[in-house]
Amino acid sequence: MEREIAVTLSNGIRKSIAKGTKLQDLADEEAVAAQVDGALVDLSRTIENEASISFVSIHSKKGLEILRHSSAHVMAHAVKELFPTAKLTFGPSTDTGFYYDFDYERPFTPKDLEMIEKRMSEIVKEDLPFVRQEVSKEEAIKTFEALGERYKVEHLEELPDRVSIYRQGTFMDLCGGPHLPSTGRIKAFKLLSVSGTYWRGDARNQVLQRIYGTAFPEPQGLEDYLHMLEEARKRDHRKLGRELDLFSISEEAGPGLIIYHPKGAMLRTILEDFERREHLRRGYQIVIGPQLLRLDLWKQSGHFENYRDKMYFTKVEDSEYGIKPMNCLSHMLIYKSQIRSYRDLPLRYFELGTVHRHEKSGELHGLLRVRGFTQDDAHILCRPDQLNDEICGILDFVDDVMRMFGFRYEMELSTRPEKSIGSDEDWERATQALLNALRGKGLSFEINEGEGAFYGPKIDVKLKDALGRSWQCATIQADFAMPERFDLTYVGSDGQRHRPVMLHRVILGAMERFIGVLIEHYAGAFPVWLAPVQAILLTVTERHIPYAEKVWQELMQKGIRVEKDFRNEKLGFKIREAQIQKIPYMLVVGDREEKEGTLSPRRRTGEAMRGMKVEEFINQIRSEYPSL
RNA sequence: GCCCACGUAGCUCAGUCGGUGGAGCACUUCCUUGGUAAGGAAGAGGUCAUCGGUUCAAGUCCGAUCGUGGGCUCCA
Repeated sequence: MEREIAVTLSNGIRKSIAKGTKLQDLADEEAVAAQVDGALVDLSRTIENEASISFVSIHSKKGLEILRHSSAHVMAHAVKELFPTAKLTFGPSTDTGFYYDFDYERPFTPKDLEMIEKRMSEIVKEDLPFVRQEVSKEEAIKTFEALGERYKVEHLEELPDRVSIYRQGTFMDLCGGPHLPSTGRIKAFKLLSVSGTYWRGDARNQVLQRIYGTAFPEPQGLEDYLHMLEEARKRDHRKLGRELDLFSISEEAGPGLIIYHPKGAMLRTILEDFERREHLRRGYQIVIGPQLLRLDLWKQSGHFENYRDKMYFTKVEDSEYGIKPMNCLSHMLIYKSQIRSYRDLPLRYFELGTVHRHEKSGELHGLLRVRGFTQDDAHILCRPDQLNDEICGILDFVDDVMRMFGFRYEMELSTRPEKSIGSDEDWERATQALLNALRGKGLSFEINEGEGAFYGPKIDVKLKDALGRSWQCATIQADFAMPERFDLTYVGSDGQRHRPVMLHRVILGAMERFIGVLIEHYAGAFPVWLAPVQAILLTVTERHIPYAEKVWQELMQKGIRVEKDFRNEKLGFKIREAQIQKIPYMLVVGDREEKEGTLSPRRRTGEAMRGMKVEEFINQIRSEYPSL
């Protein structure tokens, strides 16, 4: 007999409905799934008991995940039909789309992708319902064994006794769900690429073929995403780095090693000058350590034990040395060079420290992942009671700098990894210190279990560039272990020796990576204060060269980074070239300017300005410098 | 490091069935002296990544090595 039950909807309204009502019948058009008493379920579920219900919109983060996960199922469906011997493994959604890994005898080709995509469209058009079925584990194992899906069977062995299977048409997959009501809800999707991967991500396992795709609730979303990819390709720092003549990576010199050309070196110098100034303003002291330190020291620090794979070693007159992968050692030696009083602390040592790490060849990527890089590194040695203030100071520093470059950012707290040094108690204290600072400042963050450095937990700052992609740059690491290992002490007000705490931190991170991110963020059109070339002088004809030469000298003497293009070419041609070089100001010099003693600036935005005196132009440029 | 793809002039890219390698841009010279995104002409430029193999003959087919790209894994 039918019975009424009371449910609470997400808008707080209580409603009386018939027992056994399908969620589908309560949902609006945008809903793709529901949360019933917090549990995510399909819309095909019925309601049997009093519950609080909210619907998951296809436009929400969760809804988008469901759409994409269902798209992965549709892709697997198409693949199984076209390539019946392919074996299913996993197919989750990702931040930007979805993928599915298959075990197949050969890699999929772009042509295969086209075919799969076409078949997917048909499956979508057929509007097949996703049907959920709960079965016992034994039954599921039998089913998938019969289909020869050995990866599914392997996975099943780790699952609880009741599992769910989803079907659409003839396709079935082991899956927790939930899924869209039907395949027809997939309005826009595209397959993007294929690549190799391994069963369970382990290189010792079977090689799998991964197909990547993406899906959106509306065609416009897909179009925007593809447009973003195209934009990202145009902004690729490797492409712009060559076009703007900033840097190169030479096969002869070695992979992962950056060669800065004059403009790239200028850009880096500007950033480094900025960094020195800002650190001095904040009570840091600049220090410089050597590239090579004796192996014994790396053994003492634990680097040899925990970081050896990434280090380079060399021998000098029978002594073993390690090339530094981090800057902390010499900073600790500086600390140890005298007896420290509690009154001396905190000590903040800053170094633009160049380090070398052996990154695996497949991990290298332009400026973003290299083998030799320079960190804006600092080590702060302080008393335990100063720790919170110091961490907060760094968080403020990060915020100031990121704001200035126009980056938004997110934070993550990483905790103790398996391979690590130090006592449990110290790890607890260090982690707590970072947590307290984050909470004290009311900052939001996520937690990454087991992702910390080997000597301490860390706060990582992931900045988001103009295209919404995130990059790890700044990091703050609390370390009780190194001071212990090196027996760092200070004399307290009680006359006793005490152990200081060490903070490792970087703000921009690595200059190489940060410059790579900057190039993409600004699409190569750097703001005036950062632009390696701020202005270029363009003569209208050859007879203006003597005057232009005088102006050039003056601008250069006044510290403007100015180039000249006095070639025998038409003005339009020179403007075009300067434009492509993304130089902020083009300074036109012809009869008029010569007579008036001026120059006529044109911004790279296309805006032409009236004749200006040199002084006036310099003030114009200076007015565009940011203040911090 | 692993999987797959790729490597032709400084750059972007053609090069068919194995039969003595091309274009555009850039560069050099000449003509042109032109006011806000490409004036014209001529010239020069290559160990087809490297090494080896198959073949009468290899940019082209095969193998190895190096490098690059997309992923995996890892990270500043």
